[in-house]
Amino acid sequence: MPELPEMETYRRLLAEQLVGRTLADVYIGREKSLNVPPEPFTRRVRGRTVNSIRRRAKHLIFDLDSGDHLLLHLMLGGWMFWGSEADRPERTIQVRLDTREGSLYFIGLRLGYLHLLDASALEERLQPLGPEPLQPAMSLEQWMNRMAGKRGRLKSQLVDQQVIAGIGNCYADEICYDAGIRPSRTCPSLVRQDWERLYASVQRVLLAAVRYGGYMEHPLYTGDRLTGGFDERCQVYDREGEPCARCGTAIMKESLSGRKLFYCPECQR
DNA sequence: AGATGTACCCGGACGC
DNA sequence: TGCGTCCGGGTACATC
Repeated sequence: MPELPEMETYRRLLAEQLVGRTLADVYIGREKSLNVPPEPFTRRVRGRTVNSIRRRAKHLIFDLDSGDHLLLHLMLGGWMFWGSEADRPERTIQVRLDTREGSLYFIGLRLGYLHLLDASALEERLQPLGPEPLQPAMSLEQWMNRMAGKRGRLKSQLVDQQVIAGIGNCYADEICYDAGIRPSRTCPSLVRQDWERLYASVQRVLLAAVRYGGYMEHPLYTGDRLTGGFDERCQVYDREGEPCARCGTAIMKESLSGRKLFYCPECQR
């Protein structure tokens, strides 16, 4: 569920808390969250300092001073908490990274994972991903080249991580609503003006979502006022039957390729 | 190439 | 309170 804006919010806030800190210890409650057995994982992580935290698509990358990297994907329902044992959520903890100043708790990792990779393995894992939608390199022309030649449904392309990286089920619907275009439209049916509007909406929606801290419901730490601020600003996602903010028509819910799909039947054509 | 189907995974919400 | 049941949904992969 966490998409680009949620992971970007985590990156911003965690960088303030964790960069420069030393990972004094590791707790592993669920071995399947890892890609190596607990013993070598602990040996390679314990005592390492976090040099930087980066985001790529829906992944976070913790760069360690050893040259190793921790690659995090929260998949569905995964989230994190930064704090102490006293104020942590009463939930099952899959992994915990301890520093002297606090611990980072990984919660709800079912299909999610925290993988320990060297530089070449990391590069290999990230290689198939499409471009970052908010990077300057994603110009209108690049967007046109990547999207306009496709043949499938618009939404299928928006959520395809190899076409463009970081957009998931919620933001695909929000972007299409912002652009006034139905997500179920096929790509060949869209004209250049539609693609230009979609390009602008990708930037507008994702930037706004990042600014307001994404839609995650759990604060990252006690007193976190940023995380989740975009939830109330979602216009269509999970709002079936509610009136469209622009025209008052009830938001529709459908299924497209096995995914939930929300749109305004009046504003989106 | 795109669409469809399925396995993966299990916490927690819900029902009785 | 307690126990059983079932859902969610990104990704990878097989198949048509």
